[in-house]
Amino acid sequence: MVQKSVPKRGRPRAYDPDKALRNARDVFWERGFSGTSLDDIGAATGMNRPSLYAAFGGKHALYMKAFDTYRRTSRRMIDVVLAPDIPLSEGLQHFYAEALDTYVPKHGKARGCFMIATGVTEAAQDADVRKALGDALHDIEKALEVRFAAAKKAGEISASSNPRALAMMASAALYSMAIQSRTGVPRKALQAIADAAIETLCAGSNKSRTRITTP
Amino acid sequence: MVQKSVPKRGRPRAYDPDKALRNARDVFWERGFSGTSLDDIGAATGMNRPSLYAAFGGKHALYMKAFDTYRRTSRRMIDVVLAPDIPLSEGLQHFYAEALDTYVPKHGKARGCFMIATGVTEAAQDADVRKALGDALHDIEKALEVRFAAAKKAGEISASSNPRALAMMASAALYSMAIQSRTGVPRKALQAIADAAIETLCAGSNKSRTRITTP
DNA sequence: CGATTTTTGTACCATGTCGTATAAAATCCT
DNA sequence: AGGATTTTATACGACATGGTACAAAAATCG
Repeated sequence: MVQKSVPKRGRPRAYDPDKALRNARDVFWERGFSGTSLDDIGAATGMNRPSLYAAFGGKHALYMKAFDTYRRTSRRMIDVVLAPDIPLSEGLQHFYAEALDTYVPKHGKARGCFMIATGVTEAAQDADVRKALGDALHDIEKALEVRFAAAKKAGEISASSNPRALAMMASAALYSMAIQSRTGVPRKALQAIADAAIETLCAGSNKSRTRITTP
Repeated sequence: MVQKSVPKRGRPRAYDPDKALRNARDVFWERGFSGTSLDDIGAATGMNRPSLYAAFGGKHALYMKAFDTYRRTSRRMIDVVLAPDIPLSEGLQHFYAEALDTYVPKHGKARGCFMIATGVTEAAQDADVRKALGDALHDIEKALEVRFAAAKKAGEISASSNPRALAMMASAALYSMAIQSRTGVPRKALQAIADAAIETLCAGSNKSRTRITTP
């Protein structure tokens, strides 16, 4: 996961870099970039300041690494649930179900989307964050557009439909869930957003009407 | 606007409370709550620390006042553009056009929605922000739902349409514009989101197809 | 074992931050 | 003018913050 390999000589690391990065990410996720101190991260990872520095290179670099990890994980999930051999509406149901589980974990408090919850605020002042967030959202929308275009070609949705517009709406619904989950809106109401999106965007395609929930 | 009146005696204020509140709001808007220091606010308002304190009562209280002001302004705008005597699709065009002008001012850099850009991050840790943001978003969605319900009753949209679902999608499009504007997405692409929403949600009602842009 | 290498842990520094104490300034009232 | 009242301006205090220096610790290699 993390490229830095363990050296042959010298004192061994007292931490697991991947685990530490996840824990640091969780702190940023909860408190935001500006709201998180290196002491918070030290406490969450069990690492002292110089180790944090050697491993990740300062607060900003650490945040960007956490951002990138989250982005990659999201991307992998999307590629799985939007595979073109899964029916469109079923794929979208999985898409939103996976997102919902991330935004409102079964155990633990609601946290929303890491990128939206922490990146949007910083984007105005931090060019790195602005670019990373912009690229990440663009990727999501593009993946949806590709899927809708395939669905159009396959006759899953109307031949007159506009894949780009549908992707915009589908991603918008995701962002709405990301935002509202963090305000304490209950799972059921968030699920209703997903349902509304699927109902609105897959008007024709009703090969699968079963509600998908994770076990 | 601000309830605190000028007293009859004593040294007169050197600042205009409403103007100061707007300037403070703009700093929070740009840097977020945690990313803003009282020195930043002092510089932006021209007020020194004790005056800020006396006028607004500390950083958090000042932020909440700014939030409330923004929320009220948004609410007024929404009530105007979604008045039931304006055709639905025209009203929505105004709705998104107004939002766009707020998110990407004609002069000055893109900033998105104050509530989403600054509130989502803090919502996880700050119960006041969480409630204010949740209430504000709920208000927006409710106003849209009421308008869609009226449109349904008036035959502007299909009798089988679901006003609540339509409101969810319409608000989601707004939030998407709010987020993406802050990542630097150009006006044209943001307008495309609005167009996609209107196209998707007002499928039947095409009394007005003219693009609305502010002068 | 002793030299080498890498990480750890403590302490530290310079700066930033929130909030307040206190005295001077500017107005009104009599 | 003189007292009363309110705001301003400076300064400050206690603490938090990001980042670093440095010696001790723990491993490998010869």
